[in-house]
Amino acid sequence: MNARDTFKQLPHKTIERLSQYRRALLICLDNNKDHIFSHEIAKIQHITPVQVRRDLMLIGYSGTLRKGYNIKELIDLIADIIDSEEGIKVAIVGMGNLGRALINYFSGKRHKLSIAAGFDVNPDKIGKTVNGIPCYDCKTMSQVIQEQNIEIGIITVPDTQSTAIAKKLVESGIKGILNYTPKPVEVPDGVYLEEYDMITTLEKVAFYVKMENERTVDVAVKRQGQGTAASNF
Amino acid sequence: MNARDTFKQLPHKTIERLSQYRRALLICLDNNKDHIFSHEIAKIQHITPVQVRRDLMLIGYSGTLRKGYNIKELIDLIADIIDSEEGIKVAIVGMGNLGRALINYFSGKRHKLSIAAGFDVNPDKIGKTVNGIPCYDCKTMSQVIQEQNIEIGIITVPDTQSTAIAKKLVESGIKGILNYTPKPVEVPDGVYLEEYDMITTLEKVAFYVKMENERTVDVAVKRQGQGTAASNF
DNA sequence: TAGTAATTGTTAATTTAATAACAGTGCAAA
DNA sequence: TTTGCACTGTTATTAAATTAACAATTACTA
Repeated sequence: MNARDTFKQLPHKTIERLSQYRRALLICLDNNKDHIFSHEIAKIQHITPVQVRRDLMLIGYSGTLRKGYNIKELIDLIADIIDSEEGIKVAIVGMGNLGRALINYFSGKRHKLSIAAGFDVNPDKIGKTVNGIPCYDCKTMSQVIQEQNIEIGIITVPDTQSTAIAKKLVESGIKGILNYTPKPVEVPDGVYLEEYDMITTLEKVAFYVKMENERTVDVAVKRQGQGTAASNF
Repeated sequence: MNARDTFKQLPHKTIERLSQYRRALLICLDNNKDHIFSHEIAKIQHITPVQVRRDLMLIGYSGTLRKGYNIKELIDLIADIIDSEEGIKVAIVGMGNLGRALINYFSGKRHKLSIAAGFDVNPDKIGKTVNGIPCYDCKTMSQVIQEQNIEIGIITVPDTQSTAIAKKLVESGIKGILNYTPKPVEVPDGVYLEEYDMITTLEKVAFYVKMENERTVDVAVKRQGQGTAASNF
């Protein structure tokens, strides 16, 4: 089995972390650092140093004892693994606030991943550019995607439209969809789908805040109880 | 152990799914459905029916054989578990595209979770409202958060500011932070932190698209090889 | 009424992910 | 030169999450 096949079997979580390591490493590089220890990376990412070393072991990268990992080398290796050599083009469907936020996030950023087009139905937006990215009419979606060989679509339309947009993206030959609407979409086999729902994330935070609040109250009550009991003596 | 304590020990993933189930269920309710089967929920969420039944088992909800789950009851039970009775207030720090996108996502939505304030440093934004949410000066953050008893902060500022904002939120007494900038922040024990990085998610999609592309090529090469071999006979 | 199909609820098994344990190594200080 | 410390790299263990297996129940059909 060659290196490329090994990478195919990397755990999903490792893939995510590699992307995050790279971002942290690029910042370190900007700060003229040339080596980094596993515990430094770990601190930034809120994980353990062992986790970091294990991930790097999986991709076959070795550091130097007592010196750590060479930042530049590691960045390049991560790029070899997660980036596509030829580059991959991305389209954003829905140039509302979220779509524009994503474009701004990406603009001026490195890597082999570029946002090539935006789509919208609003005539005020069609024909204009956002941060250099042209906005096309949704009606021309298939044509633009095929002509420009765009492989990934990000859905940032109102959730009433998400199903229809996903269908259209698939028909246009898209290979991967990232759906940011709270309504799940369906795709056929062979199209990679990732859904992310901001409301769920916020509700999760709220749940654990609630738990912490109740725990704090419980502890207080318990202390109170103990105190009372103790005062009986 | 009472019911509340049981809920504390629910798997993290189950918490996330409960939030998603609820959203799907609310849509079904709007469509005048009153019961739903585990396989129907599963289909919507791209998971297995067993997973759904297991989650519902964990929260102690029973359906009716051959009739499924009562949608209204289930929605109420999920609300009991994940919502805070008194409600929880949320602040958004950074009223750029992403901050405004989040406000629009939430506005008009149900539940005990409300966005109470936005913050920004831009004088053009301060004093205005977005979808009914007032935007305050970042300088008044601590005061507003304490006065209004806001417990959760969402960070949507440029990533150069994320560290400073997180610090300020913690100092203001916030209990949970949701960081949408690509730069991880630090919080002390007792503050729940959730980080979400859109770039990582997109890079992950790109990775699996790349893998699929390579697989397809491999299969084609293999077929080609087989064909040639066969033609030797 | 007996048989069959569809569905839930639960325990068991498996898979995936994270953590712990520890051997190995090189540098620095005694 | 030796001892101890601070790292890496790897295997072993544990924990979390998912999936499989299957008993139990009900409705429907012949």
